[in-house]
Amino acid sequence: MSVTREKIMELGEDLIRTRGYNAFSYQDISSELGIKNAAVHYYFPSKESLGTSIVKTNMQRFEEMVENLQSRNFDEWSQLETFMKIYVKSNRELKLCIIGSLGPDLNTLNESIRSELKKMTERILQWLSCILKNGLEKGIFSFKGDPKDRALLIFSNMVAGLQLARILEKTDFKAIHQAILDDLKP
Amino acid sequence: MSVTREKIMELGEDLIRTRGYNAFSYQDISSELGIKNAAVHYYFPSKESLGTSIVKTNMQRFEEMVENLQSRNFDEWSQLETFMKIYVKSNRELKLCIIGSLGPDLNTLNESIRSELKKMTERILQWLSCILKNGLEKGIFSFKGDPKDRALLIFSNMVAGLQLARILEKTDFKAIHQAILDDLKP
DNA sequence: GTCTATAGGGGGATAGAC
DNA sequence: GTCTATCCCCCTATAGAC
Repeated sequence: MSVTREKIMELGEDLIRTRGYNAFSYQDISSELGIKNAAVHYYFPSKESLGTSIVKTNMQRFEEMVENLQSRNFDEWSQLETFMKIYVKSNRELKLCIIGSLGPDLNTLNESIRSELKKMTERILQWLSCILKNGLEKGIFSFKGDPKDRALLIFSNMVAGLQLARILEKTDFKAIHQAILDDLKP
Repeated sequence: MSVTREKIMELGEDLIRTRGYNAFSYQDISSELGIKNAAVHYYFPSKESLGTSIVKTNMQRFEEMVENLQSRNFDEWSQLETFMKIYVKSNRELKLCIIGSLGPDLNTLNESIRSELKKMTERILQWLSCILKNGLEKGIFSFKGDPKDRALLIFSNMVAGLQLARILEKTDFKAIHQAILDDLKP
């Protein structure tokens, strides 16, 4: 795998998460990397192909995290905390998550990006539901209602938590982070 | 106040909430209204001025709702439900809220839009905290932790709830809506 | 108020040389 | 792989006529 290709994807992801999909250009990437616009097109013929690759890579990273957590036999608390740490880090870096960045642009995205975005969102919610369900059955967690609904609530806290913290110019994501955990305590 | 001006603002708001700030143009508005690009510039010299006016109007609508609720002496449950109905309606129309639409574009917005967006976000959270605090003291609501943190959690549920429902192609905002209310029940 | 016309810039993308 | 050069389109914005 080419180093330039990886740098383009990394930079593209940063730009999406800080400025938004429709606000960044191939020029932003090429000038930052000290190459020309055409060189970026060599690796990613279209912006759509770049966007799709970025979302796919994000989903792969998520799957790797999940596998890692399972192989180490982490309990549900630790699994949830590990996942939430990703968002704490994003908040520190003043970046949104991919889903919260691309979601508002949904109606302007090509079908391939849309489809990957939906797949990733479903996958995260499915995993989160599962963690919550298992934790509830073991008595590790306590909450009202269906695990699926709870997963949606918690995930929306993380997604919009990053957006609101950035608007408010606060790194008070810890308030959300801590409140979610406190709510789940038996 | 000019009718054309009002139509421009209405259409601009729709475009922001369905396609995003950086994805709509004066042409989108002028062609829809059957006028020319230059006519839109007559009312709003710059896109920044249009965006700022739209956010200000949104905040005014919110203030009117708050005053209306207070003058009718609605209890905290009814006040919260009225507020949440705005989001249920947005979800039905497949639109995001202004804050969830503009938030991800924050770093590309001019200072005047940014400042209005921050003001509006702070105002909503302040109002929501107040409702929650009063409801808690009266025993109408029940929740753990600080009312301010709870307001941030609930508001982020609404903001990202709209985004996620649209990605998932579901109108399952009702799950979030109901779960929030159930959580607050004593 | 709305128009025509246009300035001036940036965007995504491609052909073909090296 | 990376370059130069270029196409063609859309964007925001303005001048000046009606």
